[in-house]
Amino acid sequence: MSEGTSRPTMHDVARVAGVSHATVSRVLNGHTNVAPATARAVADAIVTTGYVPNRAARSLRVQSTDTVVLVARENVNVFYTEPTLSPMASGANLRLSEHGYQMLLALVDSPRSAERVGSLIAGGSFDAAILVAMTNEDPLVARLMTTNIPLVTASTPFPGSDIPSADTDNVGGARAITERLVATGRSKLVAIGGPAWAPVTPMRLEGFHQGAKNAAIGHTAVDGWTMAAGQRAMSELLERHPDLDGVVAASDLLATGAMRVLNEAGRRTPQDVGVVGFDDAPVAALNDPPLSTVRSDARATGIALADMVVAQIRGQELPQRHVVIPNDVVWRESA
Amino acid sequence: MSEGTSRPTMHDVARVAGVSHATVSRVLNGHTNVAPATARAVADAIVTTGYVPNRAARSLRVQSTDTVVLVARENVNVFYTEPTLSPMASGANLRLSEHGYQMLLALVDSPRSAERVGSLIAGGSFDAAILVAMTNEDPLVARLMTTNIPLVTASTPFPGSDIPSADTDNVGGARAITERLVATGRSKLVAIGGPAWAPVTPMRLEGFHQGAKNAAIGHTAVDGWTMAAGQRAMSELLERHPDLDGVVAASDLLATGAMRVLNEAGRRTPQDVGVVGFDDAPVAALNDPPLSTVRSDARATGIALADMVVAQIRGQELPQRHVVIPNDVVWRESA
DNA sequence: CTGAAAGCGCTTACAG
DNA sequence: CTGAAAGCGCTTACAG
Repeated sequence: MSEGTSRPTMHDVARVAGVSHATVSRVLNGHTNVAPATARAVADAIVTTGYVPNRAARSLRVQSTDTVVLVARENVNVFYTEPTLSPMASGANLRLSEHGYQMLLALVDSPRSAERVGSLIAGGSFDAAILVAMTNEDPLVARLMTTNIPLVTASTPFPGSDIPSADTDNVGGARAITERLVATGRSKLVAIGGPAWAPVTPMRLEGFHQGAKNAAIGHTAVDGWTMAAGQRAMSELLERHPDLDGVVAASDLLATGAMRVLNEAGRRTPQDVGVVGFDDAPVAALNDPPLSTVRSDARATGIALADMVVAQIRGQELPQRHVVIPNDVVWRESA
Repeated sequence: MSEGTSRPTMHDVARVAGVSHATVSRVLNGHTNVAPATARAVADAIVTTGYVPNRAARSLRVQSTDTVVLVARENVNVFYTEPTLSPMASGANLRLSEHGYQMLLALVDSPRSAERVGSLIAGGSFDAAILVAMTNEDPLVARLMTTNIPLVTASTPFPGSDIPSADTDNVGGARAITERLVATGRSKLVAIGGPAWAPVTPMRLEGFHQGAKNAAIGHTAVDGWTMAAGQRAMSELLERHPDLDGVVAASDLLATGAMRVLNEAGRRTPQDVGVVGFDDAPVAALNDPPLSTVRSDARATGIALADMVVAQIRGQELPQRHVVIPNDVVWRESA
């Protein structure tokens, strides 16, 4: 069929069907006012030529791509250290698909790729962008805000910016699980916060303090969402507060690291120290003992983000500019 | 600056700089034969207008997008149940970026999205596609093979197809770790293979048999890369072969499930039964006891895939059409 | 060194 | 119901 080289265009289809290319375009786009016989001839010609519409040409003409990009800062194991990213992407992909859009995930791993992704977005390669796991002061976010393509974010990258957002209830979730920990009789609680650059860090810490009240005896930050960071934080906290009896970690992997250190230090979980995490990542249930945590419904967050972004593309008013997704405490054996 | 609506085009820049839009295009594309003063005027005009080139227009003209798509079949926790996907994407992204391409990840979660992704690719939205975690008989792969955009795959989706590929040494890795298990004195080995639809399944099983020889007493397949599947498989195997003393699982998560069941059945690891996995996923080291496994360098695989796809885009001859990435046995405490 | 012109492959008023 | 024409925003020979 093909010459091994250039693909067939609308003109080729038109020639085979014996009509003008405008007519081919009409049947392709499902216009009603086309004679049935003509439509059939065109459909046949499309099959015999193996024609597929050129996306760039269509985009240039209609000024849209039917595509939404999800942008995330990446490191080698993003999807492991940021356990919410995978279900969030999955949820967004699902809902976007239902609305007729294809989601494309862009991983930003260097200033150069930030530059490239920024040019793609600003250059109209996507109809909208969902921003995830970005830092508080990401230059890419700043650049995108100067453009007028629809933006939406998981959490709030720029405090005070008006980018619509959806996020799990960080404050409420941290408060609820901390209260539960207090209710089990723990009275000397420490918190392992997330990295300072993560927008959720202050929120989860705030929830911790709301729930712990006087039982809070200290907290520390980490430099990343890794188990090693959780281990370092726990060692430090243990040294500063040898009498602690409860740990509230800002993520399950941090909590896992904390339990390791506690165990090596001879403190049993949950007998001597109660430990709780956040996210209900797959690793939570695998822990020994299984980790009590906050089940944040990242998939629901992804779905909400997709709905918000689609509404913006369509120029609709958003019912809420900042959606908070409720979550539940999952109480297992670690506390 | 902007009217809140349409973005500036090359003509706007040209007007501000007092030149023709052809000249703007020349400085934008770094052509040498442009007068320094002209170049400066254009650069200034670009800044003051906030101009960003329209990607669709450029793509239509130059017939390329500087973009490569990585396509993966998805389920809610792909990145957890397929632990190689994340580092593989990371490696591909890194190398593609060095070559000047942006990687975009497309998650296929339904026939509809397969259709959509197929149309995007066939419609020229990307310069090439990397196929990952596809089943042996994916209709999307079949469709893409009829197109002539460069394709590359992690593992071989169509046995006998000539899509270039890169993959970890599945046979060799499984053989090596099985031999090691035998060397520790185990003589009644069973294997938990992967899902039947996964291309790696027969390879890892083959390696198991090569390494186990007469020590192989049975094996079973699973229906997915999940811990639950590993648990079911282990229960079945334990019933059929109560005297087994070694388990070779096709992935770390399957091995984790197997250890759970063994533990519940009163068989200690490694004292009574030695267990080994594959991939060296993050979960491997977290296990209790830490899991012996094969460290498959998924990042290196991603880098190789990127190199191969770029070579094809450039029309270069591939040094090898099927690259095998070596891996190492990581011996920990589970066997 | 620079401009006018053609054309990449589509869609969509505008006539008829 | 259908065709001829314009134009989306670029790049690149072709002249000069």
